[in-house]
Amino acid sequence: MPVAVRSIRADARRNRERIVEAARAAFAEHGPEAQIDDIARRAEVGVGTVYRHFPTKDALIGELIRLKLTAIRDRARRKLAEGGDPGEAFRSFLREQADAIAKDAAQQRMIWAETEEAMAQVVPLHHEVGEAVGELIARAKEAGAVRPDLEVDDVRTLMCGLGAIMAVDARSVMRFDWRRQLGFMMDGLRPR
Amino acid sequence: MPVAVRSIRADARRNRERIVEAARAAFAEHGPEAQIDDIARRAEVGVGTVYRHFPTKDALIGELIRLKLTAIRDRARRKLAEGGDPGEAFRSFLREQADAIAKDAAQQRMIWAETEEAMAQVVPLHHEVGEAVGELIARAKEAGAVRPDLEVDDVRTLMCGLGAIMAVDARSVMRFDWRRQLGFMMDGLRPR
Amino acid sequence: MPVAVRSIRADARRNRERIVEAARAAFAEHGPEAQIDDIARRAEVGVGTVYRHFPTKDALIGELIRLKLTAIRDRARRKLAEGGDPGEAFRSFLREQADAIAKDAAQQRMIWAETEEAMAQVVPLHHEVGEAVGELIARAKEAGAVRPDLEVDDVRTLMCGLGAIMAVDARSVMRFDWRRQLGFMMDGLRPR
Amino acid sequence: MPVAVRSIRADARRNRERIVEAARAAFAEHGPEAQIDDIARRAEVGVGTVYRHFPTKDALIGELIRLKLTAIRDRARRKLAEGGDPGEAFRSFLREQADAIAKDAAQQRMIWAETEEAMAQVVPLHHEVGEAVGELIARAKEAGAVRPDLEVDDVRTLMCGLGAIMAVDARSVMRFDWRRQLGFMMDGLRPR
DNA sequence: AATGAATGAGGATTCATTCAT
DNA sequence: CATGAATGAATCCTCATTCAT
Repeated sequence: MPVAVRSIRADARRNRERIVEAARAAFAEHGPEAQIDDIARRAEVGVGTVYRHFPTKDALIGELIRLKLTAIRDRARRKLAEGGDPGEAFRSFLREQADAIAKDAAQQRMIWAETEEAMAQVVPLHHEVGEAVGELIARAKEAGAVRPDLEVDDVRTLMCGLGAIMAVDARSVMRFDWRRQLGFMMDGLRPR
Repeated sequence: MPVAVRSIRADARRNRERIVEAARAAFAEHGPEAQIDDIARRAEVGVGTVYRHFPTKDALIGELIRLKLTAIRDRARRKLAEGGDPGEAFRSFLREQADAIAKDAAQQRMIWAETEEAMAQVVPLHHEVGEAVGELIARAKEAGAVRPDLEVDDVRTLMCGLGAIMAVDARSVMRFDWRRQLGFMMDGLRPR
Repeated sequence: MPVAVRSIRADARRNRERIVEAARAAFAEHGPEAQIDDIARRAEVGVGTVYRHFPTKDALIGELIRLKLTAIRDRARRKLAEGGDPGEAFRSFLREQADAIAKDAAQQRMIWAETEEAMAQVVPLHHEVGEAVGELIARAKEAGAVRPDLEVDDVRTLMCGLGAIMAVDARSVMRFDWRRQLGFMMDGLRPR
Repeated sequence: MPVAVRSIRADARRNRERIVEAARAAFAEHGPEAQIDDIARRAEVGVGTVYRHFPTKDALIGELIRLKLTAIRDRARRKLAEGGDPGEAFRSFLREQADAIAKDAAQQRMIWAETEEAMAQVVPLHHEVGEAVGELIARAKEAGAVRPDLEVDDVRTLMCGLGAIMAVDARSVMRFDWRRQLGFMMDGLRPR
């Protein structure tokens, strides 16, 4: 009876998705302080349901990180697959990734919720991201489109800083223009 | 009588300083989660004394921000007063400021504790920082040492991002090299 | 058709038995805090199935008590049926019963899970136990093997205390030697 | 200003005593499940105050155990100091101790709340109890008033069993007569 | 009948802030 | 002025029980 099995799963999966979506919204709004009860309320499920799907707050955060990393990896792979000018591929990856972060407040603040425990869940994904972005960089270097000393971790660092800037801007305690900042950085990454 | 009054004031001032120092240490260690009780313990005073000097946690945070901004303003003014090559003045200001942040974990994490209430206390100081740094930038532009579209807020943004990077690095969930990042940025700020 | 019906019933009965066995294990390990989810897991059935057989936790506990009382009653009846020296029959009943409790951690801790609701289910059994043990005592008294003022409830009380001692010993917060204690008690039950 | 110091302490001490008394009542009524919130309510203090005096539930339980052991030790020492017939000293100690337990439902149920953590707090007291009761036994043995193989732990075990019996009786799921039981035990502890 | 997902009241603990001494 | 005890709302998590599939 695959139908029965599936229908149960469909229900549970829908809840799971709602929870993840609610968590994203809650973390976007409150940062690491986001409360499980609030997430449950937003998802319109009981707290118990949240805990059934994610045994601890950290596990839920881990899932959000997983989704974030998956998106980054996929974006990088897409750029690799599309081919075209390697410099433009790299630069548009940066731009699009920055845009994606800008649209997702949760992602901006997620880094502050990251714990060793949550990160441990995503070690393999982390490597995959590193590989894809590394290849993007390698090609751009070969084409002379970026400085030869650029490394994967520099991009990670860049994105982290950008996310932090957006997050602070969003909290509206200070006005920061991340687009200008990204522009300067991209200029800084040019060869010479 | 005046002696007694003075000695009391001296005592109070000393307490105030101890509290601020303790707060810095506590925020350095725990970030925005730092607890008033912990700060009082570190300062070796009662919680009540902390609250006498700073009516809310936010007010205490405000004081830390004030100290931070004062230091930035003074550094910028010093650079202005020293004169010399405007490009080098600007660049060494950036470098020294980054170093200062790197040495002060509390400062790195402070931005996340900033609230509108805490920021409201330091509006005038903020302007002073803007003026001093603005002048530094203006002179550097005039000398052709930085791109002509650079603005004060870009430097603020840069420093914020840098602080965030250092803080994440310090939390050891990820390794980020802020010196390389600053290098790229400074390259990006060059004219052309 | 009857085959199908039977096979379903056989299935259900087997489930019921597994649940009871799992409950015994769980209560043995965790005492009254044992959780229904854990019992279901041990029995390899869903929680719903546990609730189908036992509408509340109390009902399940009631069943365990029932089994315990049934065993006591049967042991007493066996001793009565075996005949032989009445004093030895009584004493060996005590010894064997104590051994049985010692071997069954669930039984030791069960008394703490007993509620009026759970006990209400087993009133008749309770009487049967009383009758059988009462007869054992009566015969022993007649033979002059136990003090004439001994009552059924004294034996119940004795067993309860012994079980409690074993349970505390098993929780390893204190070391208690129930065998010595039983020895003293049996000496205390002698006539004169 | 010892007055000021004392007056603060007097206040706090009074609260502490109220909390302990409330805890005793709560554990008497609900056993290990007693809730801190309920204890706070009974003591007419906020939950935070309970936690200020006892950092965990275990610590509070530890205090109750400490009081219990202190009382036992003092009772035993008093008997030793009073001198008189050693057999009567020992027997009256048992009787009085049993009476004390009977009057304190919290004490009856306390043993079930004992954790290794809570017990660790009272190791020295435990030894003191052992010494005092050991001496009581030694004198009684010398006078030929108790069986020569009796040990301190046997008395501990006896008291534990008695407490358990009283507790079950108090929960009214079963009627147990601890006085009769104690009588049998005391007969069993006689020499020969 | 069986399953296991969902529920949500309840319980231990924390921490900014107040207030009696 | 200083102290630190007291407060209690807030937060994470558990678990007996219900219910849709």
